[in-house]
Amino acid sequence: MSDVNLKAILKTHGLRITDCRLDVINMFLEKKGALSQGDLESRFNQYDRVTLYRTLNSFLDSGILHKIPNESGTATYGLCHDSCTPEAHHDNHIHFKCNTCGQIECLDDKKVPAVTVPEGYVMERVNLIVDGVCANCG
Amino acid sequence: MSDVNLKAILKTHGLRITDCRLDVINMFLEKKGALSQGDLESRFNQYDRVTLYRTLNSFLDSGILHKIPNESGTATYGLCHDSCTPEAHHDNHIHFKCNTCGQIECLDDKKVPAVTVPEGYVMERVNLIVDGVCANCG
DNA sequence: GAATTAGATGCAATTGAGTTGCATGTTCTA
DNA sequence: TAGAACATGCAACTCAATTGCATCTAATTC
Repeated sequence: MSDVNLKAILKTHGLRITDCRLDVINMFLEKKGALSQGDLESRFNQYDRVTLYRTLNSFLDSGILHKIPNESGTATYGLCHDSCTPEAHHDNHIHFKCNTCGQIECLDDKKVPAVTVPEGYVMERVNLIVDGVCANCG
Repeated sequence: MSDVNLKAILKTHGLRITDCRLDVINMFLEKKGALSQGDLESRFNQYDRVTLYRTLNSFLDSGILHKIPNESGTATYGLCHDSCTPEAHHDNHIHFKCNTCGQIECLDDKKVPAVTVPEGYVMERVNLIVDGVCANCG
């Protein structure tokens, strides 16, 4: 994505424009999938690991990224859709986790089926994680 | 659950009968929800924290428990249904996580709707996590 | 455009979850 | 009931993530 557009994303989310943020958000846009702090650290050795953690957290707080639930103990993040705000993440993603290569993909074109919760419960967000073998590994 | 039945669960899963395992599995049966190592540690201070970790892992390996994906970085576990084996967890749970009290419940009577994955993908397991406010906190 | 200031970064130290090695203790089998 | 296999406790360790603090930089104001 062009540099101008990357900056616009930061601006509309109330964040200052810095090299680290531009690089990180660009990597998410290129990847079209989930990334962890470790992935960023491997690619951007010019930034301190703490800076990358803080970058991810600022993106999380401002609604640029969302956290993807997983079983591994390492946080992974995916890009939010335009409709997200810091208060509410509207995109009810389907995520696919490959048990062979470990990659997590966002299946944006797959819709999450309707789900209901029992009486007395309030549903805020639905996370659907499918695991198995991805097209590359199968 | 009676002591005899607890022991039967361990036996059928090929595990030795120990006090720690009986206490832990009983807590899961009483709770009917998800637990973490920390939950066990708070309740059973007679067991070492490492022992509780190893107990959870042996239950995971033998198919008594499954890990519930979450965003917190702390592993949480839930009881498997009878149909589970160490190799394949068949119970496609709906889990509900309350954002107020933090508890994770297994909504066993709610079925996970049918999900499809794109061409070339192999689906092994489906995890559906709904978050919001539970009946106690609402 | 330079001064100001709130916010961002880097580094060191710290927390917390989870694991590993090893000696000792306990369960199960024969 | 003796032996082997496994479970436990303790200490040390790894790894992900956070915090404090000094320094630096982006945005604002004049």
